Amino acid sequence: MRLSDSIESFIKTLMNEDATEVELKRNELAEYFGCAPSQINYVLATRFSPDHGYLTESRRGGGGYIRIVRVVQSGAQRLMYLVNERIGDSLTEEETLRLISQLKEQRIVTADEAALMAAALSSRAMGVPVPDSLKDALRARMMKSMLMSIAARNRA
Amino acid sequence: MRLSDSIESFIKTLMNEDATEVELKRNELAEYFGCAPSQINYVLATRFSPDHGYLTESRRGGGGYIRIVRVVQSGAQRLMYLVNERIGDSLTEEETLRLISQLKEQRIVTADEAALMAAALSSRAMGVPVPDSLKDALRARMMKSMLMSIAARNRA
DNA sequence: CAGAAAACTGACTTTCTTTGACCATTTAAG
DNA sequence: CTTAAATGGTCAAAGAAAGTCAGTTTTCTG
Repeated sequence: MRLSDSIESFIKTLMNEDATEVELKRNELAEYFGCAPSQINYVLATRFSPDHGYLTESRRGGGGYIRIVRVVQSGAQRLMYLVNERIGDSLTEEETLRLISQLKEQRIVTADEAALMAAALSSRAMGVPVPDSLKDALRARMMKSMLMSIAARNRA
Repeated sequence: MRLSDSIESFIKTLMNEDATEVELKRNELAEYFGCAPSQINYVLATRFSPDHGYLTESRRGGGGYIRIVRVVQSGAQRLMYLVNERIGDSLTEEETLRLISQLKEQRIVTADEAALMAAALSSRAMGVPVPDSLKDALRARMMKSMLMSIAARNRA
């Protein structure tokens, strides 16, 4: 297993159940995992970003710390944010898959729905001679369309 | 025997019996068979494509992997195959909607899934300057891709 | 056998991870 | 107040896989 994955799950374990917040010392954690301290920042950036539903604060100097807060947000809120702000008028395949997997992880969509969306928007499915820029525009539109459909279902 | 065939059966052996999923390292496998790593991609593309009933995911970088998932065949899925035959390489919006509603009526897909598919493929979602013929080709591909995903649903 | 299709390879690309050197901020001592 | 110590942050570069694609070789087929 990758170091980053280990650190990620370690942090998530610390935060599990009720706690929505965890505080840690970058250097201690790095020492514990025997890695460069900056590795911790990498994990934060790639697994605990706002897109992943987390916020982080920190302080330097003596008694410094890193605090990670899991943002609780209703599914509908999250979906609306994605539709109205996050997704503009272009989405690459990578972005699309990342977003979908985040929605799944946050249990806003089911695994089946996630798979369905990914299937629709994968470049394999779109393997038709259209320039990438148009594919990205199409993806953005379809993604929003599907997310709104899901939002509507949740309300029902 | 051809190399590709050997690799194919090797992978299928790994996946035999109960396992519907196998994870491997491209470079290791290539080394084992004494071939170029890209040969593995060739085998995946020609023998483990969605058309063949498999889905693949992968990650690059340290600790990278390739995962192959076999889509389990069951009653509803055989229907999917029929449907796949019927959908050629072009689908108008009307045909699409008709198909979706048939699938829903036959309870092959849920209402939610039907809505999701319709949302993805509606002309509104696809309202991007692409000629209709291409849109229809895209629809066909995406529809098949989504149906494939639904067929894969409920896998262990 | 000739042409087409399939198999194969290698060079190049892209993505993800890990590290280290250097920078910035905060607190504690002098 | 000044300076040193203690933290955390940034960024670029190296390393570790996997992906792509054009071109070559092999195999099939009429």
